[in-house]
Amino acid sequence: MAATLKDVAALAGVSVKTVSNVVNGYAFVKPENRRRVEAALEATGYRPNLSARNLRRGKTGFIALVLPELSIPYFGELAGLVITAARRYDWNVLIEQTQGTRDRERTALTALGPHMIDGAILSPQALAAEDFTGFDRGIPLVMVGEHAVNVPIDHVAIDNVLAARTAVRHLTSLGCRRIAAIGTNPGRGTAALRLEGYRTALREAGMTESPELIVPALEYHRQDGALAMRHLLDLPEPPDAVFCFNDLLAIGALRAAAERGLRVPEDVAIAGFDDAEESAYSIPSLTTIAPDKLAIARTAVDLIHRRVSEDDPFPVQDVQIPFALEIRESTAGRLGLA
Amino acid sequence: MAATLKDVAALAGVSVKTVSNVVNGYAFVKPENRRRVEAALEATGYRPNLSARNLRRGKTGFIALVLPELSIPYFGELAGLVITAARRYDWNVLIEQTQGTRDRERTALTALGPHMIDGAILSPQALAAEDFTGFDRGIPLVMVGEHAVNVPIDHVAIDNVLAARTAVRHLTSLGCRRIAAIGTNPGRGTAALRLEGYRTALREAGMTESPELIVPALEYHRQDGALAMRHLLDLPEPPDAVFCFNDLLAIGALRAAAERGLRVPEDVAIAGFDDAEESAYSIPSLTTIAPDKLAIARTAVDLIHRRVSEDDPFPVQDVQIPFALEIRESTAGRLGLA
DNA sequence: TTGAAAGCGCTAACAC
DNA sequence: GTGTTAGCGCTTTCAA
Repeated sequence: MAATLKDVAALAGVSVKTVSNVVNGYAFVKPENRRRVEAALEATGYRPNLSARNLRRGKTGFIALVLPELSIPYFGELAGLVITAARRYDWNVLIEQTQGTRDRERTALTALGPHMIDGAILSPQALAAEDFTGFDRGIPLVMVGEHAVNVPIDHVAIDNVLAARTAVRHLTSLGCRRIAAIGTNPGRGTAALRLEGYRTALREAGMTESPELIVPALEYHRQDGALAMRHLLDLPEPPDAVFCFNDLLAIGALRAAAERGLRVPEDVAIAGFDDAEESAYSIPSLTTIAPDKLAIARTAVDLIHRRVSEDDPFPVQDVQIPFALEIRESTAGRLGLA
Repeated sequence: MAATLKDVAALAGVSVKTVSNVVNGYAFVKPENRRRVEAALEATGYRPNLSARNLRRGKTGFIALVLPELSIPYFGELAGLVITAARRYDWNVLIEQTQGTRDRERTALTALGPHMIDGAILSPQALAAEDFTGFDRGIPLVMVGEHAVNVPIDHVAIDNVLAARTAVRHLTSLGCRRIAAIGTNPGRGTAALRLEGYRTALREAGMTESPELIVPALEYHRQDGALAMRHLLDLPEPPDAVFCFNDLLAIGALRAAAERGLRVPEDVAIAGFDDAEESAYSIPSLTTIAPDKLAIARTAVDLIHRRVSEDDPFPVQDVQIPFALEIRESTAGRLGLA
């Protein structure tokens, strides 16, 4: 069986307190004792029992990461970064998948509590402000991406309006005159923000908005993008550019364009949002908004850590993370010159 | 503060034992008491403290999933399925990323122990048999994919030789005469198996192997595939088909072919392995070996559960999971007919 | 600087 | 059926 503190103490001929002090890096231990404890630690291969430690400390050593689905590239990438960031604080990350349904998001919020986790990072998709009201988990929460407005919860995200505006301005600057948008969705706050950015960019270019060019997407998967794009291409006057609210939609759009024998970007330019790794390798490669995902992950984890460890609470944070417009073949390049 | 069993017991006017019985679904509780306990449970919003429960039970309620990187689509997809499968047993999944380095895989193996997890699912990349010798974790381990031979550890995977052979036979049946392979790698057992399948299929088609058509890949990322493919296309006599040892390599190969202005599959057919979701949407879509990932995840989790819960140990298992050859545009189809 | 001992919340053996 | 209680392994007062 695994060695306990007691075993180590017996072997080293000291009390458990001394062993505990050594294990926890307490400075004032007689060198002689320290040596012996370390030897005993080594000999027994001691590992602290986390359940016991956490029970005693009143902490769990875990944070939760609540997201729609790990198989979605953006979330897979983000999860990997969060896990790495959490290791700085010796936290383990519990991943909860909600498929983006409000019901499961609410459940995750309720079921997870102080008894299981020290804090949670939430990437909600459908959660509304009501779901938070009168709701005290007793543990810090930070929302990433989507932002439930009017709820005093820490939030980390890029400036969605500006990012969308930047992407669409890129399209207008290329000379595109009929720019569509794919991805509006009543349930998603970011969809509204991206739409706003799209509209602003059109206005700035002196273009008027055509309602038929704004296409909703229920989910943000590749097939939804393909579907929406086919719809756009069936229009009497199809678009010469499409701004998709995420990369998966854009990948689907790329495919729909190819099916119709259209060249991208010559016949229709396509831009995405998220900078999934696959977007650099699609054919053509995809112009996209690249959020600093590493910064998102680190900031979210750090924020939880500050809330957990600081005694005097600080104001609710709304942190803006930088992003970049990644220009690739689907709008401006030519295959092979990437 | 969160309510404890004691609080609930006091409120219900019964002992903690009775409350514990109700919480744990013990059948023989007087209906009257059960009702009162349930009311008290509801009123206090009681949630069991897992640290305490696990400490007492000598279990942790966690299993580890050790894999190279969540941002690799195959692993992101697998992780999602494992998490879902683990919920059947009320297990939470701890994900450990190793970047596929032997060092970090070994560390994960050593650092994780009975004090933290009840079992582990391992998707090793570089681990050698030596790393396991004389190594008793005291917790069940199951390897997924790669198999360290000569180590008595449960293993779940598809028949790699047969799968590779099936893919390459598909290429020979299409009339390809000069079939390359991308992905050999001395550190990976599956690479050797897939190479063996490749060779068998060539032999069965009466073709002789050309050493210059077998290209190694250090990593299995998109860029490694592109690199290897460029190398192949620079050959005096380039291949008319390429079998890549995973989909990411194939995606990279697709791109390298496009850069040279080659048509796929007309000029060169390309097949992959893994059936990453993006492979159905690449242009052209990718013919690939599709392992039953859901079965892999479920089988691995079930196996750990059996080892944890059964008292009399059963023999080491080597479970074969079914796979399918997914024929798409990159070998046989034409864009738009998918 | 170190030891003894209490107790975190829970389960289960034992008594009734 | 239900109550009492010992301890799971750890941290942390409190004394020494």
